Amino acid sequence: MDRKIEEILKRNQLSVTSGRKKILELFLQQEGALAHSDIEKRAGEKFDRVTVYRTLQAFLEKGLIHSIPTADNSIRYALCKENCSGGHHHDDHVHFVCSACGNTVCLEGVTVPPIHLPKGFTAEQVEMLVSGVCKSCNS
Amino acid sequence: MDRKIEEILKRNQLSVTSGRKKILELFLQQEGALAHSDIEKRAGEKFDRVTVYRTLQAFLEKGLIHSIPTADNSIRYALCKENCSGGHHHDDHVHFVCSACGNTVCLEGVTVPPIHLPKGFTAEQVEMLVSGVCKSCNS
DNA sequence: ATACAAACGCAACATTGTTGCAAATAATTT
DNA sequence: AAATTATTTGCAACAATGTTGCGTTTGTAT
Ligand SMILES: [Mn+2]
Ligand SMILES: [Mn+2]
Ligand SMILES: [Zn+2]
Ligand SMILES: [Zn+2]
Repeated sequence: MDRKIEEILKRNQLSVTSGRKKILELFLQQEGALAHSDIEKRAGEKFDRVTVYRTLQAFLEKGLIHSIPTADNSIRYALCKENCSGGHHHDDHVHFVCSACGNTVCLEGVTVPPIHLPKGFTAEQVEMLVSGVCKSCNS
Repeated sequence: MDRKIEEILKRNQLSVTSGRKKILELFLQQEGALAHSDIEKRAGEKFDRVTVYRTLQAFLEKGLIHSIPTADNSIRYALCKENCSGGHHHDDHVHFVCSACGNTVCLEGVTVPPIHLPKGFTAEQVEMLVSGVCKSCNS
């Protein structure tokens, strides 16, 4: 596990430090997305808030994670499963926020449908965010 | 104009005050969505920050405006064109953020396509956010 | 005009995000 | 392995954003 984490960091040209290892570990353990505040809490008092910000920033830039816009003004982050590197993300999947448990998950299997824009508009990126009740809360 | 504004407020069971009139006026003048900070700036020094928060809250609850999630952690608000009342919003249209001018607009004509979720998930609301270059920035 | 209810401004506070810099740590070279 | 170099970290100080309680002001209804 520790080996795997170091390997991921190196593959993404990130020097391996204890902070980055810890945060990456949280993402690997976690099914679903994490907000900045989640990470701060779960990482314990061990790391400075600023370090968390900078680590997420670095992970984002290297394409290790992607951000998920939410309606409550708190961006969530999730590991990129696909080959997103160098800031070029191509995870065109739908994101789901459960109103019961609050979890946010990537629905890797559900791709964002093509959208037809009015004349004059050109699309660069499309985000689709579905809210509702998740699988485990429904059963 | 002033008459129209008062009429809208009354129709939504909101007592008409100078703050609410001013903020509603901003929304009516503005083509596109406004963030909290936009409103604070454009309303001048006349109104307290707290009042802006509470006014937006009230407008939201009455279904006068709806919120638009963005990727940069700053919710934007736009007038509801359709009949959204009592918090029941049914504006199933796509939102567009221009990466050139920064404007966010409601594409009233473009409806969010139906989405097929995995077994066990039930959808309550679907948000679709497209970023790219808008009409006026493209010409 | 009066009485009642609602909204406002202010203050005080909590949370969230940003920046510069010196010390600590990691990577690279000798 | 030790020294050099590059990067990351924690701290401090700050800015921006959001929340709450409360007395005063303003709007609404009688
Ligand atoms: Mn995702
Ligand atoms: Mn809209
Ligand atoms: Zn759930
Ligand atoms: Zn534009």
